[in-house]
Amino acid sequence: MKLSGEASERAQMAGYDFAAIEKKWQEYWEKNQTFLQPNPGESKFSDGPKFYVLDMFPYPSGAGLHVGHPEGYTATDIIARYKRMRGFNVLHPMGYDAFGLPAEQYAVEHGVHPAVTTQKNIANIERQIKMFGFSYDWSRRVSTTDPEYYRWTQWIFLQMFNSWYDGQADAARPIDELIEDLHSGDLLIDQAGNAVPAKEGDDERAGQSDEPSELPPGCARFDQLDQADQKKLLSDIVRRLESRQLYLTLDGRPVPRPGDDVAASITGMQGGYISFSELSQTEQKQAIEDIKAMLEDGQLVIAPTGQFVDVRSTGGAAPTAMRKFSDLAEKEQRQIIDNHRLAYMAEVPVNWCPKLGTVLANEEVTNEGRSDRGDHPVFRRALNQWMLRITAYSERLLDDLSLVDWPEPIKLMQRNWIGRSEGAEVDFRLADGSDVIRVFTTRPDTLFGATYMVLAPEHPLVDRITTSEQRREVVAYVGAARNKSDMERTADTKEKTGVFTGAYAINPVNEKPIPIWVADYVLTGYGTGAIMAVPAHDTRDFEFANKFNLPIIQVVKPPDGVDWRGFVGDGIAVNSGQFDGLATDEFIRQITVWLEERGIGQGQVNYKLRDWLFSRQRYWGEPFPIIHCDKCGTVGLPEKALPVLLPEMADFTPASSDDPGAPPRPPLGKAADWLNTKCPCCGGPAKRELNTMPQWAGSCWYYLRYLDPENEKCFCDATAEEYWMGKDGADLYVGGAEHAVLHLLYSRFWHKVLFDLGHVSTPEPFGKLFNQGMIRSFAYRDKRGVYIGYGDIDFRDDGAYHKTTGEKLSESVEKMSKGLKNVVNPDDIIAQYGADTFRLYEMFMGPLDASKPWNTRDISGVHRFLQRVWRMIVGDEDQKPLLSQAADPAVEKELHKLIKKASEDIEAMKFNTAIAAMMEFINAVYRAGAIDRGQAERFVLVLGPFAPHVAEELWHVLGNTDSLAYEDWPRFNPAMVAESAVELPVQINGKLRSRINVPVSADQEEIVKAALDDPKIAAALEGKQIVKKIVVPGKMVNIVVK
RNA sequence: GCGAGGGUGGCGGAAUUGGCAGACGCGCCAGACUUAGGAUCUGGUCCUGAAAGGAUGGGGGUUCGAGUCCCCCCCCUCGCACCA
Repeated sequence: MKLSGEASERAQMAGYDFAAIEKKWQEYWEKNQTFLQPNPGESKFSDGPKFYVLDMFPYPSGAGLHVGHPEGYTATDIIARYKRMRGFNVLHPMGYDAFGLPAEQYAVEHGVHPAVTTQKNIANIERQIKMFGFSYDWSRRVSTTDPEYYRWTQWIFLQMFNSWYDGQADAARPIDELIEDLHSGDLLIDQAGNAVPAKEGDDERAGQSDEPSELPPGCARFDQLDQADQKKLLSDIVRRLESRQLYLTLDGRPVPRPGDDVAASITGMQGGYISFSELSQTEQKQAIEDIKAMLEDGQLVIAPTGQFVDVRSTGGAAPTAMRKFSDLAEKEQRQIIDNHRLAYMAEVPVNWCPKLGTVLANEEVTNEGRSDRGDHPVFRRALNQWMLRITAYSERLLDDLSLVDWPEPIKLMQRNWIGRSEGAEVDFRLADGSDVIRVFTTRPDTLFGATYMVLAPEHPLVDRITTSEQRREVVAYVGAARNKSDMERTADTKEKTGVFTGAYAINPVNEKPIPIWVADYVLTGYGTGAIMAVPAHDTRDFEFANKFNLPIIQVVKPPDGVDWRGFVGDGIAVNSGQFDGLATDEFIRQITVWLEERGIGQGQVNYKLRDWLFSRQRYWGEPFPIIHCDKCGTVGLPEKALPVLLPEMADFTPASSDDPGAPPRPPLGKAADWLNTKCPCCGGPAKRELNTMPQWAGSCWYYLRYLDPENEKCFCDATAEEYWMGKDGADLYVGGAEHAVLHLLYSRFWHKVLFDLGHVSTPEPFGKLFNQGMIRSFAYRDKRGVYIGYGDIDFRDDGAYHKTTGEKLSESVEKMSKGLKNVVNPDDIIAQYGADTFRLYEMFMGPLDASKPWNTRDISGVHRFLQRVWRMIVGDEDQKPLLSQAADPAVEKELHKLIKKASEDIEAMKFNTAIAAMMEFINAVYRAGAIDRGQAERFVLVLGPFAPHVAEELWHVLGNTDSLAYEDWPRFNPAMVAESAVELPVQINGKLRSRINVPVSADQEEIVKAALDDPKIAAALEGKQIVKKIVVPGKMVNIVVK
């Protein structure tokens, strides 16, 4: 056997020295910039198809990587390396999502600046990532905490601040265009403060003040009251304004307002409300004067309950009064515009954690209603916060799921999260005629079965309609509900609670009075915060009615044999007047029209999705590019003022408190030099926004910055964006399913905003998504249930035993966590076996999308495989290489089969079976005892994406001088793969009896003849009658006998 | 409770459209080479058995033929959780 000089020299050396090989090739790749991928237009760029393969952005935690992270990274790296060999330009970047609460909390606790901690963590995680030999283009690395990165995060925020959602165009548009349309009169302002297209006849109405209409039945005019009652009423109104039971509309009318943002946005009111307490003292005085005037001129009248009633909103008819924008005061104009922005401020109920001094996202709050970090109590509280109008995109976020190739469960989770439901809104008059209750229902066909109504405890009508006899009970119930967190309210889901208000409403389909209750099983945030209860056909209403002895009337006839009580499915209408006999879906169609004709209801679509609470009272996040000016209001900074840098601070600790009512004091408030600035509009003194953005912000668009990370003029150059994003966005996005909803939904939302505004060219960011499964590991417990670390365990024959006590331990598969003492550190594994073995093991464990247990004991299998590969080509002290001059035809055939299988499996992300095929090939070579150089080279190329270091080394041993990274992927010859003869199983009545060898070309008759001639078959058929002969070509023969 | 996914040897897992169940690896057994073997190479390894049989969570069905399709039940994982 003859080998090249280098190879024979190596053949003398000891075995597979992975540590040296891996160090050598990682240095080679870095020095030669092997994986630098130029952009179109750059000098070294060569034309070709593109492939953008993306990993989910890691958060550089202090704990570093665990063995779960590199699973996805290895998969994408195999794909990236494979696609390069297939001639693609491959974009394969990595970066860090480095803002966020953990780094800041650590920094606070240890007295180090979060930037320092973050830097250290990034250095560590990057060291770890580089150990695996991934082929990232490190020149594209980004970090969200880098001012040159967050400058563009701020820029995108400004894009949202400076645009609004145009329902007509069904797209975001620049806010300037809204202002233009408002000034020109193409858009008018409706009563809720929404900009709506002007229609025929609006012009006459617009700008007119409403004539005080006739007194509603039972009501009195203000001037009919005596002075004492007048005074009492006025002070009562003021009290309710101050306690936020009442708000002011933009034109100064006092209105009750549903408890939060959602009700407002869902019922079509875009938050056009002013909280009385936010007005200055003079403004408050003026507001009270205005209300007094409205009372005096009869716009507000007095209902029998003693409450005031706005005659304009009585009767439930949709308000039609339109106003011209140009008629409004400047302040009101500004408010209307601000309330249309995609990024807007609103007072919303939030998770407030006084100990951490910040609001928290729902996912940062545990099921027990405590903070994820630090386990501090969290309270529900209304605060004025930045919001992003993701709800405007509900329908598109839903529809465009059809454009992407994502796992069906992820799409389903997104659909559920958006939570679209179709139904109708129906108005129920109060029995005293003083107002209406609007409800949302998906089953308007069950209206005849509505025997009572329920208001959420926060519903604004509760206070107004409660009778004096019931007041004490209702006040107590509402108070108790308010003090409970959402968690507590839903925790005891078994028992329904509620109280009767004493008031009645009229069921509009049959004019029957039905009682109105208050109960916390009705949520403020969904629909209108009020329901019609149909106990016969709704499980919750059924439970409630049973508990409180409310009437239950059947209106749907279920299929035969099914009890109608509590039947929630579709059926045939009964007890429903003229609608009797209709099937559910037809009934819904007809009654919706019926309701619309009478002006008491209309078809309506509801979403569970809420607008995105976008501010945090923390230091370690992106500052908002926003200035607050007394004169000009909330002002977005001009682009040239970006980035707004985080101020250097000695004390970035947020104000911590045990008092849930204490005002939020964001840490940025302590940076006096920084927060006082000049208004970019008027040049007067102004203050900066003190909140920072939440952690999700930076990760919403990082995949775009990778495309052009150094660009100083733009978040991303259009040419680069168009080339890399192509038609469908990123070609492959791999990450854990824990980001199924939030990250992926938020990114899609930002992307769509950028798309609407013309900054990106695809409607969706991630064309294909793949979720890797979770890697868990074995955890061991002793009798007491105490977890025992691997170091204290003696593993022998039949189980795990405690090293010192000798006690047998129980084994279970768990998520890796410190507490369970089952964390496996990749550094240790790599030190012992090398990165190539690690990569191979993670891919060999099972299907990429399955969750599977880590078992260090199993690693030796793949490690042995690499040693066999090494010895096959290089040999070691004990064994000569199998490399020979003569090609073995059997090996050649196996090689073609391997190339075919590996190619198909990589494309399908079935890496475990691709590796199994490589093992089979090596086993075949050892059996044959020889492999020639050409065969060895092709094998090494196939191995390359999986175990790149050893593959590169062997590539060199075989006499090549360049990296194999851009070598052509080997091809297979289909003729070589095809077998000339096949062994077919022969069954009798489906039971395997024998096997026959036939040529592939054999036809059915020949196959049957061969089967019948087989001695075992012939014997088995003796005395039987053949009924049927079944031949599946290439698969099997089955003979059916009697 | 609702929705989704899954249950195959001692273990991780293979198995186009229904077509030889258990590829590949771990572990285990045997042999070879060895001063040695926790190295390496080769062979064996679902269960029971003499043969015949029996096996893919349990039960039923469709089919010449079912891990795969249909119905019922049990268990596990994930998501949502009073969403009207």
